Amino acid sequence: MKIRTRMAPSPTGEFHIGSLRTALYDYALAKGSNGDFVLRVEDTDRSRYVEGSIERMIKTLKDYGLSWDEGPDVGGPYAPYFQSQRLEIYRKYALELVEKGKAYYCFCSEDRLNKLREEQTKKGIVTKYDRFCLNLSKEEIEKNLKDKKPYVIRLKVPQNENIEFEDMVLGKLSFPSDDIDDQVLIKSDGFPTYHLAVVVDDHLMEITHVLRGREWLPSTPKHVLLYKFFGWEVPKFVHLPLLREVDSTKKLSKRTGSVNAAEFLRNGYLPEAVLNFVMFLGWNPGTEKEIYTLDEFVKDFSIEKIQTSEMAAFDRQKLLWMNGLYIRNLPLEYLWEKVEKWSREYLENFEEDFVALGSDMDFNLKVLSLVRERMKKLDEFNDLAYYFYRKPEIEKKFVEKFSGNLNKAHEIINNFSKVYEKISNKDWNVKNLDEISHATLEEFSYTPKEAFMTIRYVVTGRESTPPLFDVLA
RNA sequence: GGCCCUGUCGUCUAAUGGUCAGGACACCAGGUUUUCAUCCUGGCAAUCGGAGUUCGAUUCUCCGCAGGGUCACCA
Repeated sequence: MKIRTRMAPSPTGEFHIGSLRTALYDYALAKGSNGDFVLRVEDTDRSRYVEGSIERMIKTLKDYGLSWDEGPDVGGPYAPYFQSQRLEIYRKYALELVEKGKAYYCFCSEDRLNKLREEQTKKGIVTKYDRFCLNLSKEEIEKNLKDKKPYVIRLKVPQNENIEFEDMVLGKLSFPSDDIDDQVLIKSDGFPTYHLAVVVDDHLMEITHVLRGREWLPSTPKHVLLYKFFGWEVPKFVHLPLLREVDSTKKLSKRTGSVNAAEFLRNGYLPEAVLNFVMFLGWNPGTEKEIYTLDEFVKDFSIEKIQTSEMAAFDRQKLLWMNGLYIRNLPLEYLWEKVEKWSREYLENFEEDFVALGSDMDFNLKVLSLVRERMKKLDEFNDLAYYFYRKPEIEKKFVEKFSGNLNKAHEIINNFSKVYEKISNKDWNVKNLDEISHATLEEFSYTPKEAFMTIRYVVTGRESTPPLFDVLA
């Protein structure tokens, strides 16, 4: 059977790096076997809806190089892919459950529910609905409905049963049904809850594998129950380790750094480096290979290799290292495109601030080849390459720093200038500069440090640069 | 608190009923070098505790301990 996976984000804010991870695994699982990857927007919570977040998310996903076969922007045979446009479908299935006696109307007020929960908490017992409305008569229900009393539809969870299912990562799992609440299926605003919508859509859209974070594990029994009541085949569940900070045992948090997938790009990370890093957040090939292109990952990814541990740590230090590695190893022209694209998109004032704007491409590439070894992120180019394009700021104290005093510095600069002036354009290259400079060094008995560091500084305005003669050339 | 899950170097992880328990990041040392960075070589360092099964357990079982997830008309 054809594998179909889906990524089901809700437009409630920014697109989390953990969601990127899930999308990546979904993508790899589907593409690894010629299957389909579906994007479905779970916008059933109107109160948390954030304008524009879907568009931003789609852009981010594309920036990272992921694509999907069906979704809100591309359509597909199971459209619509917005849950808010599928309300009648969920309603129909909820009512089917009511008819089968597997779900029931509930007219309890929020007030009563809160009080109930409070009491249960106080007593230290499991907080769950007390089934006050379970045995309402047909007449009562109809009267309430006629009176337009707000209601929800609840799942009737069977008592004293073990609900069993298999997770492809964790194996066979069993949950006592008595611990499971009579979950609301249809909210009083007519929208479905996640639990109903996800099951109905995954079934209708013929999703074969459900990949999601581990936080969903405790609600999976509810979903299994729904599949059973509808008489549908249960998909394969694949629960992924949660993400956490390295120095914390808690979930990933904004306080330590970005958690927003788009923000990493804005900060100068390469999409392929972030993607590579994210691949290993809960998966490992079991070999020593750790640099992966998307295509290679698609080939090697397998559910068996997903970690069973509770959480995978987000090691920002390692991400930075990996980004630097990509910057050093990417083809030069390609890296240049990345640098320029990044600058155009994220530099505050591109026209004014981008140092290489309008410069000769051969020159740009030469500069990039020199500074790339020092770059860990794309945003560092502008600063590292500054003096190749613009006149640097020079401070007196640094001019004299390496030779001991200003007079000596002037002498060094004059002596070398005279020598350099005699070199023709054709001979102006690293090899000649190296030879001539060292000869000059001996001629005047300068130490390498005092001469070369002084020249380095007055030419670049920096104490640390790529090798001096490369810079001069 | 109930339910469920997890426990390997400082960090992220790999592997196995018998291995010198492997790799990467970080760190340290050395080399290259006029600086910074890169690169190369080397080093450091781990199976939560206690029982049991077994010739042999880090691996399987149980208990303990620790950590995590979740208990909404949010997803």
